[in-house]
Parts: sequence; C-alpha cells; structure tokens
Amino acid sequence: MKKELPKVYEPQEVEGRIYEMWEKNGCFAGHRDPDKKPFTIVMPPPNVTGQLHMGHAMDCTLQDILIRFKRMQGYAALWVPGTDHAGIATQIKVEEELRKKEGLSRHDLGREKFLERVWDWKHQYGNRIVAQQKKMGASCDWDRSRFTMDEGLSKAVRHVFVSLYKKGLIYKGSRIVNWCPHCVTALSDAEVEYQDKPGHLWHLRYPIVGEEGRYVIVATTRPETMLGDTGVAVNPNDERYKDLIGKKCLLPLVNREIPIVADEYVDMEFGTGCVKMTPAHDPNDFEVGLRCNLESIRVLDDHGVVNENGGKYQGLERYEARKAIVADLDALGLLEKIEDHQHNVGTCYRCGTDVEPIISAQWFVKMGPLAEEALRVVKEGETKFVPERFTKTYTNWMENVHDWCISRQLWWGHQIPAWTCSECGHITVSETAPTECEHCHSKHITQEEDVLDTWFSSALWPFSTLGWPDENSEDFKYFYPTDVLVTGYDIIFFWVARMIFSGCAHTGKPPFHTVFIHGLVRDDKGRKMSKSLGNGIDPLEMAEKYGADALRFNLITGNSPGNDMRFYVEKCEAMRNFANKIWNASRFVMMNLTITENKLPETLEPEDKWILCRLGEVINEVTENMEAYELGVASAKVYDFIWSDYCDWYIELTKARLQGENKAAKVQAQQVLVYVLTETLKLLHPFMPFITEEIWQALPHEGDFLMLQSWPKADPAWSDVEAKESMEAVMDVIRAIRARRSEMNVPPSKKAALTIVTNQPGIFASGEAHLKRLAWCSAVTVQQEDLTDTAGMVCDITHMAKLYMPLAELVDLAKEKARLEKDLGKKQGELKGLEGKLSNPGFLNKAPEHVVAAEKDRAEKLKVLIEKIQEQLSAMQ
RNA sequence: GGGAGCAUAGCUCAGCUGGGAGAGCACUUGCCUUACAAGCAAGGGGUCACAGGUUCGAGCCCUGUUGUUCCCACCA
Repeated sequence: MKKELPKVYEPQEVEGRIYEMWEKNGCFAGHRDPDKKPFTIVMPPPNVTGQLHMGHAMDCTLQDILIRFKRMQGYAALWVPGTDHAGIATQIKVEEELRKKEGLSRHDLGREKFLERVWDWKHQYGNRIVAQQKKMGASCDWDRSRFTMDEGLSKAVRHVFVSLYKKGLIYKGSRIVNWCPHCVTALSDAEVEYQDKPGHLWHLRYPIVGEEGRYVIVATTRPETMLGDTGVAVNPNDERYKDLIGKKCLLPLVNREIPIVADEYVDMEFGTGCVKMTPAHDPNDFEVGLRCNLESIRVLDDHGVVNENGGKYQGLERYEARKAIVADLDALGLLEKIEDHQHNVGTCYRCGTDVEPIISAQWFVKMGPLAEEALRVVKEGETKFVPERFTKTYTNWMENVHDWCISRQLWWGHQIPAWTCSECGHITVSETAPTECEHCHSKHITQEEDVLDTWFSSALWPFSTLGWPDENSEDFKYFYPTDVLVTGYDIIFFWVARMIFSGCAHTGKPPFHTVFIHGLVRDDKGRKMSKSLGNGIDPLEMAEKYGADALRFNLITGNSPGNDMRFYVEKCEAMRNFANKIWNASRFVMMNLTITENKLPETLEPEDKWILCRLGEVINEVTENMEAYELGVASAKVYDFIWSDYCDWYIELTKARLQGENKAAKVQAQQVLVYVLTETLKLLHPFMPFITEEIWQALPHEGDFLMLQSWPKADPAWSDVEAKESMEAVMDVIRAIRARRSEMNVPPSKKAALTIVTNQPGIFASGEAHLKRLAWCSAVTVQQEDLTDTAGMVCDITHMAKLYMPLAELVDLAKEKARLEKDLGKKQGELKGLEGKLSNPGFLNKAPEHVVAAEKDRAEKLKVLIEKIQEQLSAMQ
C-alpha cells in the first residue's frame, strides 16, 4: 500500500472501514480487569426521537476523547451508551404522526394500542441516533447499550419509587402545578421556560358589599382567573385598607361575595395594594388561601377551557374568556384602567404553550432531605464541576429547590407503581403488581394512570445502567461510581442535579467525581441552532463532506470548557486541511521506508535531538492539559507540533539525509521520523481517531490497534535543552536568510555563498546541509569572530552570529539599510526598557531567580544583536 | 430582584499557577522547491472595553464603570 496512497486524504473511504474493524475486534468493550483501575463515563442518553445535532456531536466527541485518552492510559475504560424514552417528546411525536396519517387521537386507539404504536416507532427509529454516533467515531461499549424503559431500568425506577415512598419522601397531594393545556399534563418547575412578554395589567373594580359606590381596585395580568376568585388580600400594615379587612366585596360577573383578608404576602408598593385571590390558579394565592381559609374554585379544565364553574363563560378557551370578561367588565364600568406590563410568562419547554398554574392532585418528591446530601458532596468537593463556576449554579438551585412534581398525565413512560383501593381508599405502593389492598385486603385496587417524569428514570442512569438495584452486580461493583459526566450547562437542573441526589440517596455515593460542562454550539451568527430558524447544520453532512475527524477537531480546538461556540464551515475546511497535512507527511515518511522496526537509532543528529526534545515537551503539556480537561488547548498543541515542528521543520531538515548517499544516515533519519510520527499519532488519536488509526496501521508497529496502544510518555533523556537551542539557532539563521531574500524578491534559483561569523562555531558546523537546502546557500563557511573583508556583503544578524552573503547585486542596499536602521531602533528601545527593569532593585530582589536570569540573558543577546547591527550598518557605508 | 459569563488582530476565538501579545480565516508579496497549491516561504495588522488599585512587573489579581449574553426568582 506504501506507494499507492492517494495524494489527498479521503475520509469517506477510510472512516467506515476503520470503525468496522474496531467494532469487529471488540475494541470498545469495557472489561472488568482487577489489575486495572476503572474509568467510566455514562453517556447522556439522547431522546429516542432524536436525530444527532451539533450539540450531540460535540458532547459525543468530548466523551470519546476522554474515554480514548483514559483507555490508552491503561484504565479499564467503559463508556455506556443508551437512549431515553423522553416521555412527552416521544408521545407528542407519535401522536402527531397518528393524527396526520390516520386522523386518530391516542384516545381513539386506547392506552394499550397506542403504547404498541410508540414501541413500534421506537424500534423503527430508536437506533437512528446510534448509527450517527458511530459515524462520529464514538467508542462506546454498544453491547451495554441501555434504554430507560428496559426491564432492568424500569425495575430500578420502581425500586426507587417504593423506597422513597416508604421513607416518606414521595407523597401525593393537591398542589398548584405547572400545567400545559396543550400537552395536557403537569410539568415540573424545570420544565417551564420563562419568557418576557409584553402584556397588560388590568385594574378591576370589585364593589364593597354594603357600601354603595365603594370599590376595591385589584390589578391582574390574568383577568380570566377572576372567575375563580375567592377573596381579596391586602397587607395588614396598609393604612389605606385597614378598615376593609373582614368586610366582603362582590365578585362581578359571578356575583359571589368574597372576603377581604390580610396577608403579609401583599406588596403595598405594587399596583393598588389589593390583590385578587385565585387559590386554584396561582401558587401564591394558593398559599394565602391556606393561611386565610379561602375556598379553591377551579375554573379552567385540563385543556385551558373555562369549566362549569365559569357560568356563562363556560366553554370559552382561556384567552377568549379573557377578552369576553374584560369587555363585560368594561361595559359594567368596572374596568378602572389597562396598563402595559412586561411580564414573565411560563411556557412549556416541549411545545411552547403558555403554562397555566392549576390546582391538581399530583405526586411529588420531597426535596429537602435529598438536597442536603446533594449539597454536601459538592461543597466538600466529592463532586467537582468543570469549569468551577457551575458549582454556584448548582448550589443556588439546590438550596432553593421546591418539591419535584413527578407525575405526568401521559401514557408513554413508567406507570406509577401505586394502586388505590376503591373500598378503603388506601394506596398500596409496590415494586411488583399487588393483588390486593395491603390495608383492607380488598381485591378492588387500580393502578395510577399517570406515568413518571422522564427525568425520574434518567436520574438513576449512572447506576441503573450498571445493574443496580442488584447490589451484587459485578458491573455495578466495579464501575460505580462513574468518573466523569459530560453534558451541556442547559441540563444541570434537569439531570445533573437529580443524578447527584439520587446517587447519594440510593447508592450512598455521588455518581461521579467530575461534571464536565460544555456550552452550546451556535450558528455563525451566534444564534441557537433550531429547527424553526432553519439554521441548523447537520453534523452528518459535515462529517460526510470533511470527515468525522475534521468535524471533531473543529468542535474541540480553540474552545474552552463551559463556553458556547459558533460553528463555521470554514473551520471544518481548515481542519480537513490539517488531516490532509498529516496524511501527506505520513505519505512522505512511508515513501522510501526501508525499516520495519519502530525504534530510535543509537546516535542522533542535532535535528533529531531537537525534535525529540520538542516531542517530550508536547507529550507532557498535552497530557497535563487533558487531565485538566483543557481539551481545546491540548488539541491546539498537537496541531501546532505536527504542522510547525514536524512538517515545516523536521521533515525538511531530514531531507538532506534522506536524499543523500549515506545509507546509515538515511536509516537513522527514517527511524526518528517514524518514531516521532507514531508517538504523535497517539497524541492525536483521541481527537482524530480515524486518520490516526489508518496511518498507524501502515507504519511499522507492534500490537493490533492504535486505539489500544499506550499513551506516550516523554523520556527524560530527550530533554536536551542545549541541543534544542543550538538547533534553533540554525533555524533562526535559515529564517533570517529567507526573510532577507523574500523581502528583496530574490528567486530561489539565485544561490549565494554564506559566511557565518560567530563565537560559537560548533553550533553551525552541522548546519551546512540545512542552510544549503533551506536557505538556498551555495556554500557555507563558518568563521571565528574576526572577519575583515565584509564590505558590500549584506544579509542578517542573529544573536549568535553575523551572516554575510554577497547579495549586493540583487539587493537594494538603500532599502536594506533603512530596514536595518528601523530594526536597530526597535531593538534599542527594547533594550532600554529591559535595562530599566534590570536596574530596578525591586525586580532584582523580588522576582524569582529564573525570571531574572532569563531577562538578563535576553538583555545580553539584545546587546550583541545591536552591536552586530551597528557593525553591519557601518560596513555598508 | 439575585447570580454568572463575555469584551484581545478585519472576522471567530485561544491565552494554564501574573514575567518577552497568539491561532485559524481574511489580506499583501514571492514561489507548481520531486509529502502536501486543501501547499511552501516572507509580511502587514492589536492603547488586550474604560477608570482606578495591588505588585518590581497586570491581558491575567482586586474595586468600580460601560456594553453585551445567559441563568435563576411565586410581585399580582
């Protein structure tokens, strides 16, 4: 295959084949190995309804990088994939399809038949996203893939429900809940999205009973709820209304007499200081109602339509009712005024419908005791957030958390394992279906119709996927607690927080030690990618066009944890170019490959020492960055090393040997080339798994797969700072000559003899071949300090040497002189600043020694340089 | 009302524990130098939002200001 490698890298041809090879050979499997430490990641389960979007692609890539890195580091790495049944989202989708295709509602089918349809749907489309994750290169253990409604996971759900119920941490109660009239179900607080919307504040007059012509004026943003008013509240300290407390007013349109009560809740400053109380449709009013013994009258049904308590308005949709009521009040002269009012409207996170607070009997998780431990583990650092600032987001939420409404009026999900006795009313809660009421032993028991919040089962994901609640599950014992959880900041409340308290409560341990938070992928204008905007970019399309490696690299490089990023197609192109660069570098290495063993030679040339020194540095830095979750920095460093150090310099520096006559030197160069390339491929592998594996397979190697190789370690012997610096001096000379020639437009065909005058001739002794090749020198002479005949010879200066080349006939001397003068001025200014610093006793006394030494060294070099430039200038006179 | 992030080259963004301002794209110039024109070489371009402070030294730490984005919160 060596010589037939195409000039351009074709990811389309490579990626599928490589993935198949890994999968067939069981490379992804997480094995329990008593000799290894486990490293576990559970994947945030995407919705079964889902298609892979850019956010998933990034999430998936981050996890894959971590797991591949840890696998190479020798951990027993396990990445558990799976999907979430996504209660509301999936049910809505299937219902829509049913309506479109067959004109039926779920009620037409009935619960059982409908659920069959959802399962059909799941079987048909549920694995779509898995194929897409594979395309991205995800190295999950697919055999352990789980679904939140698998039997094992459902068992965990029932187990947890029963356990919490028995501890008194789950209860059923009539509370104000967030109700979505479109989805026709209760929602948890987290499932409500607040939007600032322009609205109105309607000021209504409620006549006082028995005091002709006297009114209280109440202000409301939702006038239709007045049908359910059962009181008016004022602040007990409000002098304006003290005399009204205890009196009654007449609720207009309904003609109900309602009490005027006092409650601290009322803000005297806002509106009129009188608040209408609708305990059945407002959480605050509900609380006041409890304190002041107000009746609750529900006036809206589950669909947001006025019910039988709404008198003549019955049957009107809530916003139609609002119009009618305002019009009628106006006609009665009871509408004081209408003000414009910006307010925060809760909307359903799934369908966007305005949420209606409604009193309803629902199941709740009592959060207080659970939150306590969940706060402790984070405060004491047992679980850490990366970046750290999300700790605050988490603790703020957890400290103020309300009880969690977990019942949903849906069919798709885990049906609540509670049975109500129709004879004694007792509720029997059980993991397995009971045959009788545990209280009165009646057989007339019926199971709750409602299902549990989707997030109730996701909360158990880190352990339910590992065999829990079977405490003896080998996987659970070995892999739990997991290590890192990777997810976006948008689901910290939905999911992360709930996993933490669930893990603590049920397994006694926090489910992971690190939460690695990433941002959102936005479009090139910084907007969220969304279907409605039509600005989404399909990751699969990008992967197909530029390669999954390029897409992955794009999503990681130059991004920092927790921050959003904008997606640029151009950047994909750049990363594709990088892949191609590696491809071609490898092609070069393989072109004339005569060695079959991958090991370093006994002796090394200066450029070999230099590249190995750099390799060691890069290995150490990249490893550190990876361990600190600075993946974007790590990948950028690998990129730079490959492109700048390895390709632009090292490969070019080896050409002198490779194209020369000395066979031993040829082999020596090949050995270092192959060795450094191999180690670099390992560093790059977590980021670009496909291309690195493909190249590695073609290089001399031991072992079967790059992805199962050990992570590189820097050999301390490589750290040869002296060798590195002298090589860099040669490189400086090359750069300097190139710059002069380029500025003067000297074509490469015009070669010139170079004379280097230096006090360290040893450094340049070995540079001859490189200078000839890379700086177009016809001959190189190295001389000790004193050179006399320099007139008319111009080139450049580095701190270690003066360079002389007879470019006079090609170079505009006046221009060169001007350039040198400008340069001199710049360097003199720099030196002046530096000398000021070095004569500052504060700096000398307080700065660390190595810093002072470095600055002194810099000043010395500058001085030499300036001196040489001055000499140069005088030689030009 | 509370909390957080961001402000660095024309654009998009890196910059780890304070010590010589970086990358990609774009731009200018010259090169088809036998791995790569998806390339090579050279180059232009920044008062690191503003004002103070700490420090021998601040893009980085502290305070404040401005602009901007986001999250949370039961003011009808």
